[in-house]
Amino acid sequence: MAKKSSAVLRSYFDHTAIEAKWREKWLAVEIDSVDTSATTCAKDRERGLYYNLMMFPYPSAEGLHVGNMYAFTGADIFGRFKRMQGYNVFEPIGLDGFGIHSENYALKLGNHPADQAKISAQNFYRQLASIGCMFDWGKTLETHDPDYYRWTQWIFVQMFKHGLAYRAKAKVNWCPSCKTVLADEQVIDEACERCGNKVSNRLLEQWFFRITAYAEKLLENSFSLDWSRKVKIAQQNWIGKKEGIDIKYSVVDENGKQLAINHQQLIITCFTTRPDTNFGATFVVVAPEHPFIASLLKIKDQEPKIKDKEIEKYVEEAKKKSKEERITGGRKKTGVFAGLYCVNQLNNYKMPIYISDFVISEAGTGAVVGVPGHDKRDFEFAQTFDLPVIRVVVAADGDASPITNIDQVQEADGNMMNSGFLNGMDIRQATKEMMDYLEQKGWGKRVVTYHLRDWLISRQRYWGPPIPMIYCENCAKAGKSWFTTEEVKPYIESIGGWPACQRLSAAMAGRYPVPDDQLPVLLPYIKDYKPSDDGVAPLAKHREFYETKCPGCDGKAVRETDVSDTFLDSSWYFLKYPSVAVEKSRSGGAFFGDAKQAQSKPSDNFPSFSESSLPWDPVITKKWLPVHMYTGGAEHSVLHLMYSRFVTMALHDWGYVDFDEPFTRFYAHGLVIKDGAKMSKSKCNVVTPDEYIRLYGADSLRLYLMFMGPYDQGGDFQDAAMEGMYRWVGRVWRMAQKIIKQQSQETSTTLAIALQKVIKKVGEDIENRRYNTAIASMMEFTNVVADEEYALSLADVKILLLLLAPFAPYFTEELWQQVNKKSEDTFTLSKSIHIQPWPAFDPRAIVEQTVSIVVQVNGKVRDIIIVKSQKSKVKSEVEQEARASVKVSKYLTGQTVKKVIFVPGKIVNFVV
RNA sequence: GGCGCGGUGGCGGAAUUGGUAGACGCGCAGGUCUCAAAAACCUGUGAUAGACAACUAUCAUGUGGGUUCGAUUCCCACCCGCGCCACCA
Repeated sequence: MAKKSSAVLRSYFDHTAIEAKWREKWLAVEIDSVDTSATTCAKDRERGLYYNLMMFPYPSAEGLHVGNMYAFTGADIFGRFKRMQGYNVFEPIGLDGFGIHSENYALKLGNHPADQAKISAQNFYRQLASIGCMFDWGKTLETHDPDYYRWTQWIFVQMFKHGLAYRAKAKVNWCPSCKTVLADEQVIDEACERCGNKVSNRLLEQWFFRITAYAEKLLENSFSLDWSRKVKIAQQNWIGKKEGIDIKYSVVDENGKQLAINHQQLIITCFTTRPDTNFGATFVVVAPEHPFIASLLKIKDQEPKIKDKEIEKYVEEAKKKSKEERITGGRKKTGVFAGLYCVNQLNNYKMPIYISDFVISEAGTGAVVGVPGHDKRDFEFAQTFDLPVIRVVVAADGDASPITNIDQVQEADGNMMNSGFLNGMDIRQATKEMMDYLEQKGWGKRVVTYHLRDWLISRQRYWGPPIPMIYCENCAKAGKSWFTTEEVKPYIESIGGWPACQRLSAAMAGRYPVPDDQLPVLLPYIKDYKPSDDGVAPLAKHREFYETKCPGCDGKAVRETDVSDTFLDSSWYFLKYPSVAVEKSRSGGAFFGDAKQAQSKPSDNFPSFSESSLPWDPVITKKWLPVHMYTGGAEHSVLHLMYSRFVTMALHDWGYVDFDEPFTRFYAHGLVIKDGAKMSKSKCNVVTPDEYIRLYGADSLRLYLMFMGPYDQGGDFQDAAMEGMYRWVGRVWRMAQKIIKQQSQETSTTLAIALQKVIKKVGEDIENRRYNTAIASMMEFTNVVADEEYALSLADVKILLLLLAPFAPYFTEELWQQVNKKSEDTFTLSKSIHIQPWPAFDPRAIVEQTVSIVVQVNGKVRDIIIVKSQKSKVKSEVEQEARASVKVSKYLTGQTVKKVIFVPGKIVNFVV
């Protein structure tokens, strides 16, 4: 923490007063509020629209930390720059108030989450107002506001109606110490984020969103997105498209007898991306969860080799093991022989079938064919169970010897051997040939698989939007559901026709969405909101909440008592911002006023379109979306950013929006660390902006954060360096004061050139988010100003202030008014520095009279000569002057110059 | 293990269609001002060596090679750090 007393004593100007003053004045003239419903901004000239969005914070701590401020400042500088360039920039902010993070924080404090939400909102908004961003305070939103989550629930209902929401049994993360279910994002290295205890699995029936239906489109679109490269790659990897083949193997017993149940031949299907190695297959392994095991146990009486007790024991133990134990439990291969075999029809090899937990039921078909010569895991397994290893690929090194240790396992490129018709081919060609062959024979079928899984939406927690579904037992028994009602008709086509509808109805028997006119399902204010050790959601203990009428038969029915995942809340908030009604915030007072009632009913003055069928105004949405620029952390690559894309695509396919990608551009900022280490509470090195803002002002802190390093790489927060930035801000202040006092009208030639250069540099750097070098170039300029005895005109000081304004909005405004001798009492919008046009630079003014040319001998710098700029382009002139240099000539005398390399205006190099 | 990012002074970092390595800032040292300090301002500051006065040479961008008149930048091999994902077949 900044504790240096010197900083407290020293003060260049009263930043606290200045910042407070301008916050108030800007608010009074509504400088940052955008009338999203107007075609153009009413305030001044016609301008292009620019939706400059940043990821809203989730209030899960005392307040913002400096990392949040870093993110917001970098995005805000860009927005302010765009506004000065003439765009009508909309820069909203809100709170991602629902969710487990906020709930856990409330639990830690012992406060009710709804009460804590009000306290957090107030503090977060106070901080957000202080950091000098051009937030439109008329359009804030909070995800825990019923006006908002009404529509989160509506999206859930839409997912259900379109067949994209379904229920299934799934494993969830369970922390035995906190006695609560955890979201995946709360599990760090298989341990609970809060207490560090190892997480186990529980099998629960859950709601899922069928995001996998969009896997291909999510992948396909990703290639053309103007996003940070690493985020796109992370998404592509997460989607994990793989093209392979499902190979069917007949199951036989020891004697080669084909096995069947109810005259149905017993078959195991294995997925592989490497069918080329199939001649080297020596065993088959199925996951402990694989349905084959049930079949196996059914025929155990006919087949004495099936040791059912042993198998049951292994399966039971494997299922009990947590993911953690399965992976890191020595990573030793365990398993049990099933007593049966699969026939590899390529060579009629009888491959023994094993059951092992190294095979994951969710991956591929949950069964793999073991090729120990060319897969390390398979090799380990083969060693453990003493299974034969066959080499079928020989690498570039030509080693065709038997594979006897793990280092010899050949997974990389090579050529086929011991593989019949594939011999001699490289593995790529062999893969293709083998796939063709297997398909032709009818033994296999090419398939595409994805790593992406369906999105688990349910949370057995309190602080979220109740999932807006109703279950009716009577309807379920009668085979009725929402899909058997008249209401389904408009949706039939998008579901996939009547047969698909019937399937859905059977799977969702008794399920009805809460009718739209009954939304929101309000989250009741209950006392026993704590998660319980039985894994049952807190709402499930509240009869008055869950007892309801069935929308289908009017009989008794129950509500869903789980709430939805936080990421659903944030998957559509950007669609809402431009349509947030102005009246709402004026009455609510987004900051300095009271935080809104978290559990209030929808307000009466909610705009008219909200009573219609959409969460947003379609006209406004068409105008402002998709988001032009989105800034946020790369840690959301495969979470929020993927979910938002999915929800937007679904909304597009349902006809609610006319675009299928939410964010035209996405920029991933870096991470702020402190003194070389990641900020964390345990290390006690979390930097809170408040104290720094108090000591140095928001301007200095903004500048310092941006100066630490490239915006996409983050930086190391150092208190001492922060002080250095504060000193510079003081220098700029005094420089301006001095020039105002002098009323200078003249700028020196040197400074005039330097000014043009800095205009060019800062403009280009902001465009490329190179804020650190933009600031450095302004520092350089002020150094030159001092060297030139402040020979800078008032007009040129104003240009410097304009360049600095996006970085340091408060004190540049103050100085702007002083330079313009404007009385503050008559401050109007048009007088603000922040809506002045960005300064243009004059390329001709940069051309200098003389140029310095580097003179090298054999590539080593020997001298720097000053040449008139016209001459600097002419080889003979420069060469002549270079030879004249004493420093150079002493390296040339007695040598023969073989070659002279000349780069016009830059360098001349003598090769001797 | 896979994917991605990075490695430059005491520190944060500049500089890449190959062309003065170390901009800018911090820190440090010396000075001005002062009774003194703080603040502010000025000067110096990669390493080594030569009387190291500001002149000069050599070495320096993780390591080892290569291409080139010239490499932090391009190519090959390797080492280390960070982030994400991971028994995904």
